[in-house]
Amino acid sequence: MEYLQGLNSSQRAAVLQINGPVMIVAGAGSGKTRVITYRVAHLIKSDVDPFNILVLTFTNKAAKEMRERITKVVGPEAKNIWMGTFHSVFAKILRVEAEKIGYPNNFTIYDTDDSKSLLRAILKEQQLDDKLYNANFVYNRISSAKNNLISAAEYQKNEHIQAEDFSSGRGRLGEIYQLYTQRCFKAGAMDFDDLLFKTNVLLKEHPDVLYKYQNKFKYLMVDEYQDTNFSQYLIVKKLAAINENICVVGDDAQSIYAFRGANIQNILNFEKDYPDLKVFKLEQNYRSTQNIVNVANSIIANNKNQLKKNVFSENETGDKIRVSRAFSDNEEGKMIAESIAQERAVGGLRYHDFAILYRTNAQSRAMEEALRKLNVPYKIYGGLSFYQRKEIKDLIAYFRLTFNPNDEEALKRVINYPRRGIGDTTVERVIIAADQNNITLWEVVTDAGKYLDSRSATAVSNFATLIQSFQVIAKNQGAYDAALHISQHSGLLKDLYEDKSVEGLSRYENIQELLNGIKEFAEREDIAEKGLDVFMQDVALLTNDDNDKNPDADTVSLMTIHSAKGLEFPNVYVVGLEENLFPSQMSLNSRSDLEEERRLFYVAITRAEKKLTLSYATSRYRWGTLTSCEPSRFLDEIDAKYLELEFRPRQKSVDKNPFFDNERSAWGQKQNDTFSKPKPPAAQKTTSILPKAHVPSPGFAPSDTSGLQVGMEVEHERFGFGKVINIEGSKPDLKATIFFKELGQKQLLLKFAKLRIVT
DNA sequence: ATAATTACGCTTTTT
DNA sequence: GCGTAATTAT
Repeated sequence: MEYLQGLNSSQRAAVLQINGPVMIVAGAGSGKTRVITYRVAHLIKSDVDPFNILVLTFTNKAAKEMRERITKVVGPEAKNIWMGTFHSVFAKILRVEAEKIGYPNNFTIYDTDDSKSLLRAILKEQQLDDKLYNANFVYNRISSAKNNLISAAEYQKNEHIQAEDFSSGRGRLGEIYQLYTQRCFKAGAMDFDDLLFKTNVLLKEHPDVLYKYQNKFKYLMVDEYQDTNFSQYLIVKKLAAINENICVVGDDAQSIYAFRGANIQNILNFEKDYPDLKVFKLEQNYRSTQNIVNVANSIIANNKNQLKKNVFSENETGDKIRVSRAFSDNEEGKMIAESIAQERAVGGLRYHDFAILYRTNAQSRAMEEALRKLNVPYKIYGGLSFYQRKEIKDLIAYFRLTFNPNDEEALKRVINYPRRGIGDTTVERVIIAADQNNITLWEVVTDAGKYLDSRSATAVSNFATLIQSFQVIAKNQGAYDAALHISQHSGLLKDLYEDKSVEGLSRYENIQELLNGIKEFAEREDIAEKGLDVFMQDVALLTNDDNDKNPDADTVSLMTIHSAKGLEFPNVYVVGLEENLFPSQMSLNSRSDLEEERRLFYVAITRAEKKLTLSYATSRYRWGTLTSCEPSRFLDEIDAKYLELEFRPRQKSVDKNPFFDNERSAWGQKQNDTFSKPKPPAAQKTTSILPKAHVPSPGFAPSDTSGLQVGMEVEHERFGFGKVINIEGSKPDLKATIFFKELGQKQLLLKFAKLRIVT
């Protein structure tokens, strides 16, 4: 039981309470993962069979990490725990039970792109206005219906929903939902939401199946419970109904996925479902300095709807939170890139210790450009995952079609890629023929002569023969050999090989990488069945994180705040703190949306261990046009005593500047201030007329600082005049301590600092 | 049937 | 400003 030693009293109490309903409210940085791993370890040490434990997470990464950590405590028995994402665990169960609800066991999983593409096809067939019936909108509508367990039939019967759709002029949404469901069924496909929806159907319609899994999973744990939707909530509730050994872990303050159907009420109301509930609160933050925790608390206190808790830190007080203002998005990037280079050299940190977090992906570009200019290595997380790349999806579509030829989306994707003379009109005719004869596309394709003119029929038949040959290969050969055969004989590898552009080369390499991945899979010793079909089973559920080429590289991390959840960095920059960006414009209509944005800000702040910088720009390019920005309301919500401003908000000399008025808030100018005076846009890039804390002398130019000596007087572009009081370090990383008249002592890296030697 | 051009649309996104 | 999707021209 030595693993109990490293826990504080509330953590230990939560670990030891293994029976009955338990809720662990885990503040940011409070050692949540430790508690979950040790609790599972403790279950096993208390003679619970690992086969009877189910642990549900939201990401593959979380599941993988947790299993590794549990293995360290309990050894190889950890392999037998059912642990994975909601989607992967229930996909696995559905593979076994699918036939009970009329699906084939080898059903395909449609990813979001497949779903939207199918919807686009349906909307086009129905000749609906693609503005009103936008595929994204329709997808979200259907998705949220499924997440709330509303079937297509119920959707059409529900008066409230119908009234809503009709009033927005989208009265046929229910019908589209129905068609979409039918088409998925016909294709033997489930979308992401179906994996949970159909699990609910299965457990509802087949009490024997429910009973079986209730007895299998005697102990349940759910991580990130604040992010569960109704569909997930009900599955968990049903599975736990007999034994009630359920433990949920979460932090309502970090609920940031409501827009995807997560229902924060699931955690807020958990007690109502289980009157005997034992609640444990983990309130000590081990991650961050007191200043950072205090700022986070002061922010989240503005939210009304939350569980009571008092997160505190006993770490050092730490630096104040730095707030910096830039004049444009590019300037913001430059400031941050310079700051990172500076802090790294001065503080002896690695690039690895820094993260730049933003609200929207579009903000990464300005950051990237600035980092590149200073040769700061960086890595962008999120964005397009490996499995979403076109070439990967193309090859996988061939695999999918091989195992499930009814897969309509896969068929449409590759029937004419690489080009084999089957154009849009032919595909159109195939779809019409399938529809008219109420058969699948594949049935038309395999009997093309009956439905198409002879020239198209030949091309289509050749394609059918090709896929059928793949089916034979896949049945008789191992995963790797089959995959290689398909990539060669489909013509895909050749097509990519012939593309000698940079992108073409990287696409070819990506295919090689996928094939390598399949080879690795086929060589694994812990799996008995190694066919390509087995590899394919959860490929749709895989994401980026298993594919990080060198996770140990020393790079600055760039990501959205959403993808930063669960991570931590010594030095964090949260950028773009502007109204309409963060909080997002879309969130300003409702209190609950705004509260979610605030929780997002809370998540951002609590990623930082030692040093936190918040920044905003007074103008930025959005959708290609320059717009001016106001500082975020969230900045006003922070008690000023925790802050250190990297600019002087109100200053007599600056106030005389005609570009300013005296009505400004402490945060800088109100809208249009920067542009109230007509001036050429190009002028934005020069430094002299911009409102800075220090206005450099006319003709300011950085001097060669190689001969800089202690005692010299210098002028800095931004910090003003100062005196060199120390120089240390060796050649390229020479750093000078300078006492600035206005700002006090600062350490600057000479290779970056723009200094003019005055005397 | 394919290449070239124009239009659009755009917050976040664990699966 | 940029990538994708739908149209239009060859």
